[in-house]
Parts: sequence; C-alpha cells; structure tokens
Amino acid sequence: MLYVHNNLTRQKEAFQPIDPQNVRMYVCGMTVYDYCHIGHARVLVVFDVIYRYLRKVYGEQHVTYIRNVTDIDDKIIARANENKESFQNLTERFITAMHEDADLLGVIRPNEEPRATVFMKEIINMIKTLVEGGHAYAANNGDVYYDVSSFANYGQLSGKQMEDLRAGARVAVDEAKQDPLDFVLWKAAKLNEPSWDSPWGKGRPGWHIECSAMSTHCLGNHFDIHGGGLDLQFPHHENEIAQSCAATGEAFVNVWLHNGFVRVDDEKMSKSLGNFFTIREVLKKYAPEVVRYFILTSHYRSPLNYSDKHLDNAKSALTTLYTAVRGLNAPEIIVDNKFTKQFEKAMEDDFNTSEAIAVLFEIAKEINRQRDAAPEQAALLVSQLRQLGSLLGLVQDDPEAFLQGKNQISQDGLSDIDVNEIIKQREQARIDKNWAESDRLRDDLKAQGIILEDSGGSTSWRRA
RNA sequence: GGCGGGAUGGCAGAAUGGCUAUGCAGCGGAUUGCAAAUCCGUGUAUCUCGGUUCGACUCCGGGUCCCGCCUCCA
Repeated sequence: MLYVHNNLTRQKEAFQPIDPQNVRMYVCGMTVYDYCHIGHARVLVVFDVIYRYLRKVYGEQHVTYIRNVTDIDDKIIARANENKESFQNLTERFITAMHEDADLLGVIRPNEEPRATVFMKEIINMIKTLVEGGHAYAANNGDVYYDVSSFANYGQLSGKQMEDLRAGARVAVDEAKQDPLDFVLWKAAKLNEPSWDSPWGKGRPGWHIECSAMSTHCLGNHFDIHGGGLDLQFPHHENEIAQSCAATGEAFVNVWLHNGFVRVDDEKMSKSLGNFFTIREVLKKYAPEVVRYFILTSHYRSPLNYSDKHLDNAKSALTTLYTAVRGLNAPEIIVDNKFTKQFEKAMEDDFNTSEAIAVLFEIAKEINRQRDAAPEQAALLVSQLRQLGSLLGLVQDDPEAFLQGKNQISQDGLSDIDVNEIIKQREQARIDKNWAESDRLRDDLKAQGIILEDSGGSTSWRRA
C-alpha cells in the first residue's frame, strides 16, 4: 500500500486513486523566460520518480502525468522586451532548453505539456463561468478578479486565515480590488503588450487560472495528485483550488504534494535572490546522474543544501554502485527477495528515496561479497540493482561509461586513446617487473585524474 | 506580527518508544609487487530543560536557534 503525505490534510495517508485504471497527476512546471536552475531540477526529478513509482504500482498505461508550461506572463514580456525579441521566440528557446536539461537528467517526458497560450479558449471559458457564478467580477480598470469572499474554504491548503492574510503587512492594496486578497484572473493589456480577445477586452490570463483550466481540461474536474514546489502552495495552489471548485462545483484534487526547496548557504535558491545555479552550469562539471542522485539522497519534502562538496560526495557514492555492477553480465530476470521488499517498503512510505538508495548499497555490498565465490548469484543481484535503480532512474548506464566519465558533457584532459596507450606501456613495465616505471606511469595518470585498478590480471581505469 | 517546517555522529542523510540506517571521510586488518577497488572489523550522535514511561533520540510541555510562506518564484 502506497502512503503519501497529503499537504491538504498535513498527514500521511493511504493513496487511493479515483480510478486505478487511470491515475492522474498534474505538476506545475516552469515559467519559461530563463534556463532552469537546480531548484527546477528538483521538481523535475522528484515528480519523475513519483511518476515512475505510480507506473510501477498501477501499470505504465494507467498513469497520466501532465506538466504545464507557463509561456505568457509579466516576466516573459519583460524579458522579451529586454532582448528585443518576440515573446514566442523567447519561450520557444527556453522550452527547448528545458527539454534538453530534463532529458539529460533522465526525466521521462510527461504525457502532455499544455501551454497557457494554447488554452486561451478554455481559460476564458472558465473565467466566464466564474463571473456568471458570482465568484469573479470585472473591475473598472479592465481586469477581472476572483472574489475570495465567495469561496468558503479559502486558505485550507496553506492553513491561512483570511483575517491573518489581510493583517499581513505585505498585502498590497489595489484600488481596483474589492478585497486586497482578491486575485487577478484576466489582466487588461497595456500598450504594446501581447494580448488575446476576451469578453472583457484585450488582455491575458492571470497566472493561477491557466493551471485550473489546463488541469481540468486534461485530467477532468476531479483528479488524484497535484504537485509542485513548496513555494506554490500559497497563493498559487490555494487560488487554483478556489477557481476550480467554484467553476466546476466539484472536488478538485485529492492529494497535494509539494517538494522542499534547494538551498544555498541555508537560503532558498530562487530567481529573485539570484543565488541560483542553472542545470546546464552544473552539468559542465558533474555527470547528470550525479545531480539526479544528489537530489534523491534526501526526502523530497526536506530542504536540500546545494554545494560542490555534496555533489562530490554524490559522485563517490554513485561510483561505488557502478563499481559493483561492473564486469558482470546481468540476466534479464526479475529478482524478488528481501531487498525488493525493503526497497518497496521505503518507496511506499511517501517515496522515501534515501532509504531506497540505502537498499541499493546493501545489494552492492552483497554483489561484491559474492562476485568471486558465486558469480551467477552476483549477476542476479546486479539485475536486481538495475531493476530497482530504474525506479529511481539511477544506475542505468553502462558502468564503464559512467566510471570513465563518458556521459559528462565537458571532457577535458587525456583522451581514452591516450589513457589506453599509457596503460599498454605500463603493462610492459609490469611484465618486466620494472615497478619504478610502472608506478611512475600510474602516478602520472593519477595526476591527470585517471585512476588505475589492477585486478584479475587486467587493468581498468576510471576518471576521478 | 500571523501561520508552518526543522534541529541526528567529521560531513550528508534516514528510521525508530527498547534491537546495525546508508553514503562520504577516518582508523585497524585481509587482499595487492606497491596501489586502486573490494571484503572484514571499528570509533564518533540524536539542540536544551522538564514531564509521561519499566524504558525516549522517538510521545507531551517550556526554552534556544535555523528555515520557509504571508510579494514573483519549483
């Protein structure tokens, strides 16, 4: 039985899909005006793992995963103006970049990736319904606002009281709003802004409404899981609930999942603080799988501190796993033993990836123990390690490729050919028992980041 | 100010009312021409003060500190 921590109830609860034949999950994706940073990588990877696990439990054909793209908003418009390019051009570029980054990180593509600009009709219809139902009003400045007072449960997800929110010093007073907590559904276009026609004049959607319109369109009014970063809990997801429930008259989402932040020096990594590292920056130095491993070492709801030291640590750990699966031909057999159960128990406990990874290390240790005495048994365990690893998107590569840094984007230093040439020279020195020369060559390579391992009469190598 | 989350060994990071997390690093041993890798062994911990309990790191209460949301943000 799969248990998940539902942010709506703030409790771990048994996950019961509305329809086990079609488990439906929507995750808030990126606003595409810049490259994705490590915080975005975390959402991508965390929900990828959740998606993988749901597919394992309910079957590949029985899970629908939607991750949207916000391709129109103030920042996009501002950035496009700065760059003197069309906003479409800007967003296309960054959508492509996002796909490149996600693919490198081993993130399975969602079933659909709806974009706000493609769903204008649905967005406008939903706003119309809200206005007609008395949940929204057109203000005299041309904007349309959601009337928060019309929705009794407002604040449930974020645990906020409307009174407290109003008392909060940071709620700006906007003349056009009837209540400072009301939020915009439709923004009237200013001069030279991209706009769409609507019953309220030219304009564009507010941020929250696109997710309500697209999620219900793609998944139905009432679906299983809605996810995103913790910073979206309020106001974004709170507002989505208000909009969707008011528009459809039905329950919206059963389970809300939010991943914790990536931090730098104990501070949230964010665009506004400017303390972010883009995925592509980091991938210049570390293999994508190292980044993925790093993200999965901690529980998805915990904060995750980013630093080179932690990535180095992740690389060493992953090296241990790849070293264990090296040199054994894994048969295509499903292995089911105590490790499988341990692993599943961990994953079914609100996707406890750190505990699941611990199981991978236990398997690795067992492989190493058995490798000489019982190679067939060891090979079976290699299959298992890879099968379980596939649920996390880890240890799926060719071991030599990982260990020799072939899947790292930037390769510097010696080429494989150089390395093999030096190894050959050293072989001769070793045959001659010229240990001084042999050690000199090895030290030489080590100084260039190449580590040699002599075992079983042959020499293998890896990049440090 | 309101609301919420958290404090675990050198570092990272899980779990648990009594029993080994795991990884990285360290130390000792085996192995190796020497290494590397691997295996075996090993040390170091639960912020603080009270309470409940046969027993708490785990439950309850006070305190200290950190972080987040309340404004765009994954």
